[in-house]
Amino acid sequence: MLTKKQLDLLEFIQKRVKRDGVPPSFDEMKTALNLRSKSGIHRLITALEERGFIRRLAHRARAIEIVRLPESLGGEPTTGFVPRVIRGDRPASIPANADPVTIQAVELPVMGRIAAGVPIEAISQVSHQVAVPAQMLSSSGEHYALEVKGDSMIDAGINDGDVVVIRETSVADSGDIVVALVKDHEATLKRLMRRGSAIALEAANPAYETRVYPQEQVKVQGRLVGLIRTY
Amino acid sequence: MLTKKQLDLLEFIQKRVKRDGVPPSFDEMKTALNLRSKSGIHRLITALEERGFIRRLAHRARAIEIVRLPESLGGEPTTGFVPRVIRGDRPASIPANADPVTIQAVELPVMGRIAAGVPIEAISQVSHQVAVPAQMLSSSGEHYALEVKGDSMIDAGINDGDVVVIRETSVADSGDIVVALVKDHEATLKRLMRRGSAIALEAANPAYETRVYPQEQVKVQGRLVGLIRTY
DNA sequence: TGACCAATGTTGACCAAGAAGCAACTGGAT
DNA sequence: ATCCAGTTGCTTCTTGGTCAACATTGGTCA
Repeated sequence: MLTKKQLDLLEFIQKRVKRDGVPPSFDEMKTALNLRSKSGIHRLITALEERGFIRRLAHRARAIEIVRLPESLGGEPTTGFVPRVIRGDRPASIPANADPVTIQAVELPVMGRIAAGVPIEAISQVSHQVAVPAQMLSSSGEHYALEVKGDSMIDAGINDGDVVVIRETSVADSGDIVVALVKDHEATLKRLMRRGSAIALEAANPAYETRVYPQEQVKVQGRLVGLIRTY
Repeated sequence: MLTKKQLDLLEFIQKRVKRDGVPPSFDEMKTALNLRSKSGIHRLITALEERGFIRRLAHRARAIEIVRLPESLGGEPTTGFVPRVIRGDRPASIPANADPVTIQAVELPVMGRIAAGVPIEAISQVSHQVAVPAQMLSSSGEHYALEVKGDSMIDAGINDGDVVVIRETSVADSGDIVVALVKDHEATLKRLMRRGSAIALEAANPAYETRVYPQEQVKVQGRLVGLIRTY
């Protein structure tokens, strides 16, 4: 699947991530492979992405993540699968030899529906499972999915009926779209904005008002990391 | 299942991958099988792919991956059903009888980017792969993915950078969002509306004008069936 | 026996991809 | 505003994959 150069580069990236926890920059890779120009690295990276070994964020520094490894580097034999979080009330493990083909995806439980003002109970039980591309998930962390109800986020391109993928976390930056638990009462999907010591939860729809709460009343339960829509 | 030659080739590829970590090139295979021409290899490779033993990216150097082995080479006896093949190259269909513990997903090739007025060449080569939930696909039909460029469909909740899943078809109802080829020139993602014998292609953004064409100038190439967004 | 087909072998032309280098450009971060 | 990382265009050379055309061999079947 990979040419020698591509394999070399992948191997180097892997070592670096293991050693430093941070992927190398283009310049570092250039040096490691004894090249005189970064553009060669760029091409190799593109090839690796195309072949599904890494995923990356374009135009971002060191935004490379290894998604899978070829067998020769100790990756699962192709009958395997990159095990990732599978939560919910299902057996935690992924069938080891599930499939002759590697599929870069994970099943997540859909925990219910969410909107402005949905009772928290709604996000407590699994209604069904969805498969999501592995690239969507962080390599660590727990994820789950919710079905969006209502149009409160349409201006952010989140429609009624969409399935959103949430990474569980209690921290969020201003501007992130989060699942927030307000006054231990209701869970909503909103854009979180910090206003001094208060927190504003903005809908992405002029028809809904932004509501501002003191910090203690808002608990972040997760951050939006992906969206899946079926027509 | 396999002819002698096909088996020989498969065996050779396997050895090489094991030894070098890199699949052999056509030339190397040619030499190994004592042929004087690469085209014989080409045929054998095609046959192996057809039979589901290897997976490959067309037109890419050494882009071969062994998916399974016949029993004679130590492969597991296949459990009976046909592989839930997920070919990098436009999966033909969703496996009908997929194993219940298997991930319900399929890898689709992302064929490029699409927007208002993108040259058709853009949708011709694989840039990378995405996994999409099987629920999103029709049980029959070919699917592929495109990355959306631009904001011409924002009011339909389709943002810049989203990946749209397209089912290949040449028919569409009024109101469907389709990939349309206009005057054999440009491929665009638009909402198709029939106006008598003419066809209107509407953007979902007031900033873009609806354009109306005679039927002959618009060819539907596929219909939007899903959307995947990663934040 | 002859028609036919599948698998294979071969040639040669053709073009695309891989690899490398240099330089200019862009976009974030500080 | 400057630095750094990544992106892109362009050139050159090498390697690698595709395809049409034609030939050979061995089986199947009327």
